[in-house]
Amino acid sequence: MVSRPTLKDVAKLAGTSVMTVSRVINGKSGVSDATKKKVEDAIFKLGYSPHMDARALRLGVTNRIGIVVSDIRNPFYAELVAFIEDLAKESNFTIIVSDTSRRLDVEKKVIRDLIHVGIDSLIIAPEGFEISHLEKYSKMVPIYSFGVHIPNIDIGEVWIDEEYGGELIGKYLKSKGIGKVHLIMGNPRKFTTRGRIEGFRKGFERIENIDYIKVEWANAYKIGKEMKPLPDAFFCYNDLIAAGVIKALNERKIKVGRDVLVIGYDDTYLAEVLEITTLKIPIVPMITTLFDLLKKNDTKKMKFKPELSIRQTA
Amino acid sequence: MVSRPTLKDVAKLAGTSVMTVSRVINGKSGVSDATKKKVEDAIFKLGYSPHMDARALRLGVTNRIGIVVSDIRNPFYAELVAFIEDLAKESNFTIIVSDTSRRLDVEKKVIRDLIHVGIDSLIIAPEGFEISHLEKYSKMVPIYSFGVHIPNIDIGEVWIDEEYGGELIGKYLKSKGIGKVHLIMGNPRKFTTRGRIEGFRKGFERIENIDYIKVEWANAYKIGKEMKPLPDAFFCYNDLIAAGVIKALNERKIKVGRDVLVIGYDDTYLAEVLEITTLKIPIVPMITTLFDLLKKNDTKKMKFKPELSIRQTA
DNA sequence: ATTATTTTTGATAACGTTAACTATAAATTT
DNA sequence: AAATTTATAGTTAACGTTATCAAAAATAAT
Repeated sequence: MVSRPTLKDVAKLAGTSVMTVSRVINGKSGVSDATKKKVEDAIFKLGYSPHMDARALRLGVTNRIGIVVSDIRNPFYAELVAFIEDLAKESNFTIIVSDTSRRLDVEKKVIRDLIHVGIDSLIIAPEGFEISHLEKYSKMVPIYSFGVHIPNIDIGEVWIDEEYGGELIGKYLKSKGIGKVHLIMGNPRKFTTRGRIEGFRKGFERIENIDYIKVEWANAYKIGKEMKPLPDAFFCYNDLIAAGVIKALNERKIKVGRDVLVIGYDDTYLAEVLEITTLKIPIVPMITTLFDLLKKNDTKKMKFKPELSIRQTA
Repeated sequence: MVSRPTLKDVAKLAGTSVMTVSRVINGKSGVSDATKKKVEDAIFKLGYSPHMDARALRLGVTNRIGIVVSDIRNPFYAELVAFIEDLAKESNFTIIVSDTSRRLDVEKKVIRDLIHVGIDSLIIAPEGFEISHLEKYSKMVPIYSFGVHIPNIDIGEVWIDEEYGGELIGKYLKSKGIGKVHLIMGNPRKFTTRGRIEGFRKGFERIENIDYIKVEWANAYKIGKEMKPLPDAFFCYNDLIAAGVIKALNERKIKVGRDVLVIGYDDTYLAEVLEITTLKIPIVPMITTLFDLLKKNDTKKMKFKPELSIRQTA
C-alpha cells in the first residue's frame, strides 16, 4: 500500500512551512501569489489531500452525517438515502447509514454507535412511538427528524400530516361508495400508524377492521391469501404491504381495482410499477428542507401535506 | 451540546495515568485487578467511549469500509448494502456507502473520495467494463469486488458465472420450444452484459434481437409498450427491467407467462412479488465470503453459480 | 536480607492538522 | 530616512490516542 503524503511532505517540496500549506489548502489569506503557486504545484504533484481524521481531531468537526432508517430494503427509504447522499456529496459531507430493522432497541443502539464514531449531525426517520432517547441524544448531537413529529423538543424536522393523509383516503373510498374497508397497518403504537387510522376514521366515518402487522410484504400476502370474506377495499400501511396483498388477490383470481380495491402509502416506484393507488409523500421538498435546516443548524419543524395518487388499484 | 469525556477525564477520576486507562480499554495486560476495577468504574460513570478519529490518526486504521454500488434504489443493491451493514456491525466496522448512478466517471470519483476520507478497505460492485482505475486504486486501499471478475489484478472477489447464467436461461427457453426471444440488456460494454448474452447464445443457439438500455424500469416499460410485433419471450437484464416490461404487457392486455414469457435476473423481492421467473444470485454466501476475504486480507477470487428460479412469468 | 526477576504503572513523543502567537519583510506614511 | 503599518511566513502547542521506554513496586530466588 502506498502511504499518502502529508502537509509536511508538501511543505518540504514547496520549500515552505506546513502552516503556509495549510493556509493554501484552506484558502486563507496571508500567502503571496508566488508561494501559493509553488504550494499548489507541490500539492498537485504529490496528489495530496488532507487527512480528515487529523482535521476532525483538531477541529472537532467530522464532516460526517449519520442517517438512521428503519429498512433500507423498503424502496421509500432507499430513495430517501440515495437523495440525502446526493445532497451530502454536494456539501462535502460523508454519510453513514444505519438500518434498524424497524426495532426500537436497535434504533437506540445505532444512534449511540453513530455518536461514538463521531458525527456532526444525525438525520433519522424514527420508529417514533417512544422518543425519550431522541431527546437525550439531541443534547449530544443535533438531530433532524424525517417523518415523525416530536413536539416540544429542540429537534429540526419535516413531517407529514398523517391524519390528513388517512382522511384523504377515507374520503376517497367513501366517495366511491365502498362498504367494508380492511386496514393493514404497522405497529399500533407508532404515531404514523395512529395518525393514519385516526384520519381514516374521520374521512370514512367508521372503521371495521384493522390488522397490525410487522411491516413486511410477506405478512400482508398471508392476510390477503387467507382472509375470508374479503372486504371491498384494503388500506395498507405502505406500498410494500399493498404489493403483498395484491399478489395474494391476483393468485386468488380476484380482480384488484374492480372486485377489491387496494390503496398503498408513500408512492414509491413499486406503486408505479404495480399501478397502485397510493398517497404521495413529497419526499424531495421534505429532504431538501431538512438538509437546509441541518446546514443552518436550525430546529424549525415543518409540516407537509401528502396527496392522493390515483392509479389502477382503487 | 455536551462534550464527551476523554482518557484524561477517566484517568483523573480513577486516579491513574491515561496510559493505564488506555490499557484497560484495549484489554492489554499489565494492569492489576484492583486498578482495572477502578478504571472500569470511572469509564462507566463518565460514559466514556474512545475518540475514533484520534485513534485512527494514531494507529492509521480507520475501522471504516467503503461500499460502492451503482444504484441503491435497485432492490438487489439495497439488499447487498443491508447485508454488508449487518456483517460490518458485528465486526465493529463503520460503512460508508456511495452510489454511482451507474456512471463510470462517478465510480472513479467516489472511490477517490472514499480514499481521501479514509477507509481500511473498499467493497465495490463495479460498473465493470473499464477497470484500470481499480488497479490503480488497489495500490492505495485493498479492494474487494462483488459480481465482476477482474483477472490478473490483486483484488479479492466473488463473482458470478454470467455465461452460465445466460446459458441456463437460453436452454430453458429453448426447452419450452420458444421461437423468438428479445433481450433487453444494460450497457453492452459491461462484462456482465456480454457474459449473459454470450451464454444465452450458447444455450438458445441463436439470438434475434437485443436492446441495450440505461437500466431503469421506465426504459424497459417503453420498449414493452411500443414493440410490435412482440417476441415470444423477453430476457431482461434484471428484475427491475422485467417489471417494466411486465407492466407494459399487462396494460396491453397481453397475458404474461402464457402469450409472452418474461425472465428477469437477480431474484430480488420484486421477482417474488411479481412472480417473475428469474436467475437466483447466491448473494448471501457471496457476501459472506467476500467479507471473510476482507477480514483476512485475502485476495482470492471465488466464482459462484446462479440458478434458475422458475415462477409465473416463464 | 540482599539480589534478581517480574509485574504494574507512568512519562514522553508522535500521528496530521490548525489556532494563536511571533518574527520578518515589504509597503506606506511621515 | 526614520517610523509606522501591513502583508507574509514561521514556531509552538494542542486535539485524543497509543507505542515505547523508563521507573517503581511487588514477587521470587539466593
